[in-house]
Amino acid sequence: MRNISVKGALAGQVEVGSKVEVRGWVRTRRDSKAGISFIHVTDGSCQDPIQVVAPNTLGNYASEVQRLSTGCSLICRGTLVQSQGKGQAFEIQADEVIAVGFVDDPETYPVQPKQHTAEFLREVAHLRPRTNTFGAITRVRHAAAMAIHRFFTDEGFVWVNTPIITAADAEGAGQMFRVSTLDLANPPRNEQKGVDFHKDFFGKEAYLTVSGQLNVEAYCLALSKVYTFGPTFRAENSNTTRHLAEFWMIEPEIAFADLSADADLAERFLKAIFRAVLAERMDDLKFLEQTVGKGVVTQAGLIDRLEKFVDSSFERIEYSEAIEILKRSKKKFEYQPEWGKDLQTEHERFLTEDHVGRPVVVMNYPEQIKAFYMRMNDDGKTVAAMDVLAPGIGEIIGGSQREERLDHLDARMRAMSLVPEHYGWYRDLRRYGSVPHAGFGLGFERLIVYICGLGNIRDAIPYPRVPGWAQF
RNA sequence: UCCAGCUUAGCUCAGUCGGUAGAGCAGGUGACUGUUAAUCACCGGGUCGCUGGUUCGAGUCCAGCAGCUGGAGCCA
Repeated sequence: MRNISVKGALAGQVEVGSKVEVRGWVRTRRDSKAGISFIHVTDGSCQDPIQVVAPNTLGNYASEVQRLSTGCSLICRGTLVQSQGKGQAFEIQADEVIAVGFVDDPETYPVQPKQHTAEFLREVAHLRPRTNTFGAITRVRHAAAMAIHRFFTDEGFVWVNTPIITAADAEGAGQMFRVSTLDLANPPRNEQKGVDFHKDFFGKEAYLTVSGQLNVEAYCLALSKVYTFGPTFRAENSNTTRHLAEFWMIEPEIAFADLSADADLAERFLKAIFRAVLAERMDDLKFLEQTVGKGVVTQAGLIDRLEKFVDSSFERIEYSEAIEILKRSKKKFEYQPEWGKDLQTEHERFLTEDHVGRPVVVMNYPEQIKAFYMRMNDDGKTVAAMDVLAPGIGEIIGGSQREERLDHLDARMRAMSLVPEHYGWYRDLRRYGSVPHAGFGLGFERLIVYICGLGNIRDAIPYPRVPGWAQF
């Protein structure tokens, strides 16, 4: 008797005629008056279930087997045989079916063998992994995460775990979640009647990180090629299909590199991830593609899109050029494109979907709309920033070459009303062996949305956290 | 945060001109069948989001509130 995964059995890795045991959950059960029941069992190891054929000669046939409904857990022991029916190559002829856990009230068990809406499934986030769709998304997410680590490892990068709790103002922007152990109702006060954070756990104000970039730059200027991959938090009141309050971000940083090298890295990176997912999870991608509609998947033709992506080179255009293209286009925009203003979502979508039809890297943005750490270009008006835009989603990656010259960095900070003295250790990096370096940030869930063709980022992460929602 | 829409059975939805609610799926029972989200018949299942208003009468019209969704902004 050998315990096997459904994946192993269906892939033909188990010898026909051998005694096996599978453990999992009932997807559907059908009874036949020929004296057998067909039970589709899934254990999450792959998209397809295995069919267990349970004869009515089993001792618990009437008492338990016929009570099995969608969602019940069970252990099946029997012989792996070639299927007599159509639709599957192998099945298990059961000698024993052990009902491990029944479903309390089958009528109200939320996961029915039908297509549910994404909204309903979010309300049962603890049960939605049992659906085909969320099983597929979860496996794709894993494959993508592993592909990311593998890509960086193969390219000689080192994974750096930057802190989740930080006292820095980070990028000055991004609303942050406060971390405190003070009594909210009765906090200690200082002489100005303000809250005395010297008495707080860290002796100062602390927050959840909005980016690991500043910290990882320090490791970049020692280990040359580094990246972060970890949880990130934004307390912005964003209610969209593209924002989460808690998400996972990937931030590579490369030394002795300029913006062009950064864009090269972004292109190799995205293609490598997509290639890996196409190679490893085609079964799940195919399933997701079939479910396009009112459910979780809303974007059609996702496999084709990924295959085109890995085969096409990225178009590169200057920000100034992008503005000219938008102005020349006959398309009516809600917001008029104008040099010095950031590109709107509608502009980004036009560039990548209508104008080019492929991924686009927009480079060198006006300095006033970008962060303080981005490198000032020789024209004195733009900084070495880039955004990677992809059809169907818009901005997927944002990156830049960092300002490695201390005097320029200080000038940029002051121009943005930041106090250089507050960034002592960050400025040190420019004082001690500074080198040109660059990097980018990628929201992991946005990548999953793109790969899986999802309509909402809340379905790309197991337990989404958004304004007004932190259930489960 | 702003704008718009939605809220009816366990789920997905219909509900006409204001007259006390229907379907499919799911569930139960039975029939049938090496079945494939099986098929067929029958049965059970409702605080129409909440509060108030108009009206003889409100799922339906009006107002407020709540929740959710979509778009925008912010961004990854």
